[in-house]
Amino acid sequence: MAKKVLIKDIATVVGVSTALVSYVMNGREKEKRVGKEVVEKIRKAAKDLNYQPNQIARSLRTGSTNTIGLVVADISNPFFSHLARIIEDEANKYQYAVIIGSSDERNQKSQALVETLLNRQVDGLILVPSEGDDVLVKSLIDRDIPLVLIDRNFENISCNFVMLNNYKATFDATMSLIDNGYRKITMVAYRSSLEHMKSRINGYLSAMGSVGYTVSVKLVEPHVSELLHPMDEIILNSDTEAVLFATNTLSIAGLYAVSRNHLKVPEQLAIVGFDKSEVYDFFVPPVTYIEQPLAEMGQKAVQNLMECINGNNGLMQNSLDSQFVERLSNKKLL
Amino acid sequence: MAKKVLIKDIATVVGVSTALVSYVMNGREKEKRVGKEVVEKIRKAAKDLNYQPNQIARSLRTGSTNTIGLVVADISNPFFSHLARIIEDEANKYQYAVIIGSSDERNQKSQALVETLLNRQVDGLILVPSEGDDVLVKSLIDRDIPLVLIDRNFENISCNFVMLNNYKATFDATMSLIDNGYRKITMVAYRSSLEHMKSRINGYLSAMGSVGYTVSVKLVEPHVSELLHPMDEIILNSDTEAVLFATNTLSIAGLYAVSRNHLKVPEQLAIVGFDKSEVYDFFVPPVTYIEQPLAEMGQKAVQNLMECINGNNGLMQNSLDSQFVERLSNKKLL
DNA sequence: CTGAAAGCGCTTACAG
DNA sequence: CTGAAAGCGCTTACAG
Repeated sequence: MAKKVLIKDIATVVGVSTALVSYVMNGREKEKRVGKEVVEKIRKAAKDLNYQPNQIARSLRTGSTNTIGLVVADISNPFFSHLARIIEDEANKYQYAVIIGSSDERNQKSQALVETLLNRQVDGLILVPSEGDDVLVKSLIDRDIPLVLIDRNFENISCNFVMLNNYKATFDATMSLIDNGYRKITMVAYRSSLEHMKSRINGYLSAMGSVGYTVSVKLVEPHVSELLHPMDEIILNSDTEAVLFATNTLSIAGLYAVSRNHLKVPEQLAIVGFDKSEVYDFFVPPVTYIEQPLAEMGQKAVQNLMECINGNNGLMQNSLDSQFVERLSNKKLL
Repeated sequence: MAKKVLIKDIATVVGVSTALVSYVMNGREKEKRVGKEVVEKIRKAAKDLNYQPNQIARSLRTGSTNTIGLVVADISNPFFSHLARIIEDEANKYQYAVIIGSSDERNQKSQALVETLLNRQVDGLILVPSEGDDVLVKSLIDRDIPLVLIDRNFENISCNFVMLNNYKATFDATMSLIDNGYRKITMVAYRSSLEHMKSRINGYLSAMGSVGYTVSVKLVEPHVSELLHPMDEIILNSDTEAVLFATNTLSIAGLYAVSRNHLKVPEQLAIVGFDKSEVYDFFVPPVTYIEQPLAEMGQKAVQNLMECINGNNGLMQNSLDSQFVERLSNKKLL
């Protein structure tokens, strides 16, 4: 292994102290009034020797690693992988790297991941909390750790977050189904105490309530890899004219069930999906869906986290509006 | 911010030196023959004070960070996000964290990412190289940096890799189209000097050559966000009976074109896709595809990297076989 | 069995 | 304008 070039090597070559080299490497030569020729010599030597600063040593000294930790439910889920990509790009703009972990919606795992990340001295965290992570989030706030929740929050914890206006999203979607003449509308959601899920359900309930229709919420257990049976039951319920799904995974599982059971959409069953998916484009007919503003969410989360890392203690909470992308799966044919 | 508990604090509380605390925290109490009661006291104090070791300090001293860098083309591409998830899980088994970066198939970006990762002192790298990254890879090998290429390699560089047996994958797929009675088979690939792409094309060429059919390879420019026009042209070519795609992005772009132009599959055009995708399940008819053994690839890559990090200098090259998942899009109807 | 001390590679008051 | 030296929080020969 080629010997690592140290700041000391440059100092020796140029014939100055390591302090000056450090100043120049960090662009503080003006502030520290380092002599012009010295600056040039140091720059040249650094380049010639291909000096690469050891960030670990720097981090230990400065107390900041220029690294953020990102905990999502599952990086292989397209919703989270797209979000991760946006967060990566935005963080890079601030010279930050991203360490990613998947919690699998298990609070034990997210807790363990967060501890690992903190031991690695990440400067801040962007967290998609799992059920039961309120304890973790409280403890992070108590410890003054820069934190932004994304996609989800806890109603009774005052914490930075960036998330969808979930209530409005499903309220509007339900209303569109109602406007299109559907009465027997079922909402399919995960059984969860998490706010975002409850808000999505509440949006549906309010819309149904506003016109006095009977509500029907079907709750699917999370962590069940086999969604086939419950989904078939839900889809085949003769008392359902339209289904609104609460997440992308549920939507796609639902579409598999519809397809498996050869139901005609929207004649036999109208459908509104959640999140964007290529599957919605290929389904016959194209599926109407609730699209989240991923780019804005990811960018805002990073920006808020940076504020937080830089000492802004104000509460930053952003609720973003979804876009209702209307196609043919929710339209009663005349 | 609650004051961080240091190893020194525990030493003070228990009334021993920091050395003993360090030994116990690292499970070396047997080896170092630390007194039993002392061990207990240290353990208790560590727990009571909720001691969390500062990995940065540890890393600076030991020279290893227990972190690996993963550079993929784009983490939001399902192929890479699935791979990333597997790599994450496998790395965690070895107590390693993963820092991820997306290169966008640009060697400038992958170079910059790799430097950033090395400055952060990652113990090793798993890299999906871009065109032109042979220079980078050579330099990494020269610098003795633990490295495993994944998904792609360079023929003239002797480097660890884990990848698909690409030649066999497309040879077999092409043969299946030939066996099903197709003669005018087109392969759609990216214009690239990368081995994996050339092998995929060569597999096709060999199969076609073996039966003496005229070949037709359509090369699409990478980095072109707008695949619409070239894909429409390719798909609508009246001289094409069947199309074999070289990647998942090409496959899906192709399916959009097929769908946009209302071609009947496989009557008007037979199709074989690359990689797995939910889109293939919903397309009518279900699309036949070449599936890569993602789990094995990711696990093997991490295992090989660990060997490498632990000083195994032997060359580790794994070519894995794909699975041909046959459905209806490649079968001539009788 | 245990402690004092050096050192990982930086940054940064401090002194001149 | 520049240098000597302390210190970030660990680990680890070394000495006893």
